[in-house]
Amino acid sequence: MSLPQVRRGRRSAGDHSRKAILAAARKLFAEHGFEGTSLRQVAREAAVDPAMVHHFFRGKDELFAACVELPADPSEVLAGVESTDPSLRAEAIVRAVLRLWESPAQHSLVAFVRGTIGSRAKTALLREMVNRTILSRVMSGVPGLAGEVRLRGNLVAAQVMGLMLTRYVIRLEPLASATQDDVIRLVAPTIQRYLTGDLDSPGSSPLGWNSPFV
Amino acid sequence: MSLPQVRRGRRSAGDHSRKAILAAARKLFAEHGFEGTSLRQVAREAAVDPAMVHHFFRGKDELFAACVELPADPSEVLAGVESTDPSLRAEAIVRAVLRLWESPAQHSLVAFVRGTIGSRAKTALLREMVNRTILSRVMSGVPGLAGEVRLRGNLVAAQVMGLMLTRYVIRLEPLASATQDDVIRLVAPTIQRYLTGDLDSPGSSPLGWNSPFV
DNA sequence: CTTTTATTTCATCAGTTGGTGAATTAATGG
DNA sequence: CCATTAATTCACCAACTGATGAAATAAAAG
Repeated sequence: MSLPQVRRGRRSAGDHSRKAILAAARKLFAEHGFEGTSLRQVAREAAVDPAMVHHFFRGKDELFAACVELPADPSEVLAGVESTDPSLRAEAIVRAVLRLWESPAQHSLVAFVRGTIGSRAKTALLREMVNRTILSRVMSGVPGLAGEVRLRGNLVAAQVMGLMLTRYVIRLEPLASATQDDVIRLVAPTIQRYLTGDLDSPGSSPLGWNSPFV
Repeated sequence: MSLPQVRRGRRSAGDHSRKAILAAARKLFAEHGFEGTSLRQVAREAAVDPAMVHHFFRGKDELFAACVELPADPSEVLAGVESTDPSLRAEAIVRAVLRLWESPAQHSLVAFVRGTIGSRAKTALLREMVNRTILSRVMSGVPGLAGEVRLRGNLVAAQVMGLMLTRYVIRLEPLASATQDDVIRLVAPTIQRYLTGDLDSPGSSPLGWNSPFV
């Protein structure tokens, strides 16, 4: 009874090509977005036959998905965040974001942002992903009504995404070259206010938690 | 001596087609980004011959530029902002941003964001535009060293762009459906801190204004 | 009416796109 | 050694890409 799972025949004389394709695809998707990148460009960049791309990935969409699979899964990246008390969580969030974006995953992440914002359909996926995968963790344990917490999560997302966009994609200077500590010191207070702070800070009237979404 | 500027011959039996092309292009660019939109799709959507697109606009780039020409020029949009005292400017900024993005220009702006973030080359243009056209005005009269003011401007841009992205492009709820007044109340304090506030709010040490950019 | 000019259409270009299927090459397991 | 299986290559497809130039059409100016 030999193991049926044992693969026979030619084995990876290299997943070299597969890796080369992925690397090339990440680079090109990051530079030119999803639609702006062709499979043939990818193949050329990877020094590989165009049909290889179809061999390893069924098509352009699957290739993009493979490129974009967050190299570190959210639960891992956000592990330290979830276990931090909400009243001190902002710094942990910014720290996690900076660590992630200054890891080797940066290429993939820029690719993801470009490819994802470029199309309406993909933006919808991003919205789902942000809500279910990210914000649910980031906002876990934050006190408040469900609708209020959702809004707070949106505001956190707005500040974090704005930071990622300006620092890593658009690369505004001097923000793009600021140290991680500076970024934390500058942005964390904002996020902490969005997380648990008084949202009516300048002494205004209470927020209207009567919107259709609250 | 007839006026040489007088145009003779067939006059606009309609710039109808031109307008239709622009409207279609804005819609498609907004939905699918620059590379994801073809001239033929635009022509089809506008119910017009593909060659018309080339007749009115030299090519795809010029069409995109025409679509994206900010319908209200920045100096107009930001007029009230520039003339507001920096210590009270945040609300004026958010108000201007909301007014602009909830005007008929919204389509063009989403198109601009999608088309612009999708490609590295276009992102560089966006960076220049933000710096020269927007931030120079938004930050005019803000006291501080040049490098510090630049960083403050970057932070303002990060928060504003994050807001635009989440509210108008990704459409996170409930932020996307919040009233303008709510948005102002929520976000303006952040921007005011970035503009003129104490950036080391939680009593930390002074910022390192010794980076290569300061 | 005639000329001028702008709008519109058509046919067509060369190049690229994503994708397919068969054939070739080379490891590996039995 | 042989069968299996993966990696790789090649030739090819229909469709679409951005773009061009000539011709048809119609409106306005003289």
